Amino acid sequence: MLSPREQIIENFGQYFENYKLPRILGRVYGLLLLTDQPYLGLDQIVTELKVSKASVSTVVRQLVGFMMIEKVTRPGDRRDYYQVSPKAALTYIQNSMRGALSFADLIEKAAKLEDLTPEARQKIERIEHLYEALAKVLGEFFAEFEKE
Amino acid sequence: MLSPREQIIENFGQYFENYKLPRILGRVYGLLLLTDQPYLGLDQIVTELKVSKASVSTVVRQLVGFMMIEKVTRPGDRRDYYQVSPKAALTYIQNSMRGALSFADLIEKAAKLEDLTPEARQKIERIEHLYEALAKVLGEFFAEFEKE
DNA sequence: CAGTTTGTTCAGTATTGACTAAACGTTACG
DNA sequence: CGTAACGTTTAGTCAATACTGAACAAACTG
Repeated sequence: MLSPREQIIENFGQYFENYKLPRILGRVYGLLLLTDQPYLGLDQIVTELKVSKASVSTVVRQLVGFMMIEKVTRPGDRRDYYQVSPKAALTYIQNSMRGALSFADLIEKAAKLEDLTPEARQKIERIEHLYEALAKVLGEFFAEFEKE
Repeated sequence: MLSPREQIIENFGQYFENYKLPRILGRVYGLLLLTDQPYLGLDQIVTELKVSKASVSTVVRQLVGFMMIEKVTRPGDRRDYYQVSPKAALTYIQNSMRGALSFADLIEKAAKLEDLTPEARQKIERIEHLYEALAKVLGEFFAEFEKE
């Protein structure tokens, strides 16, 4: 039986799995979010999540790449530690929104096709405008939040 | 070599593949978006995309489920036709935003954990507020657009 | 320099799931 | 009825990839 905390960590794993990321990646993120400690070392993550060091090593690199967590080092300590930074969450949301908006690029490319019938063109342009409006709203939202 | 149109259809396939959906699903959506015809039958899709009828059958069902396309039937014609409706695009965007926001549910559940240290709690609540604000902005955006 | 600690890389395994061909069920029509 | 047209379901194949154990590289320690 899983503790509530473990269950939620598991849920984080499942969530990210839906977005084509390794389940362990989500679990590591969840663990770092829920931990009492300011940051965790690789071996702590390994024992806590009962996964291989190899997995944590690769997954942690991805998370840093996505700017969802940060690496923390300490003088006189060779080990690497990891934490979710407050800014990380904002970056993550921005990334996922950017992902959704990248659909707009596709639509735009489609709208540039030459041999479209007027009906098809109209259909596509409506979608184009919808995404433009959404991009505008989201842009304003992030501009607002980044100020803080 | 692919024609520009075929290339874009392929790009739609790749896009949806990133979101853990079958590539053929994206290609069918792209085809329906770019077609000259008002709607296409199953066999037309099969020959156009060079895929099996079985694939198109299952994928089209999913697309209808996601409300990204609509089934069209005609009296005296047993065949099923499919089209992307103008509203479909809005629904699709709403769905993908909902997906992103479902992350907020996880955060919320995490915030409800009892044995959190104040630091951890603060970290989580900041993310919670961020998502609340985002949900609000998106809600207003969709309310605006649905009026039209 | 040996030995230890830390993290990465690599090969192998196992699972998942996209896609297909073929069989099937259903409805129309002569 | 028999046959044809249409769509769904199912069993099977193949490719992608998450995860692991083990070998490895690099950095510190006595």
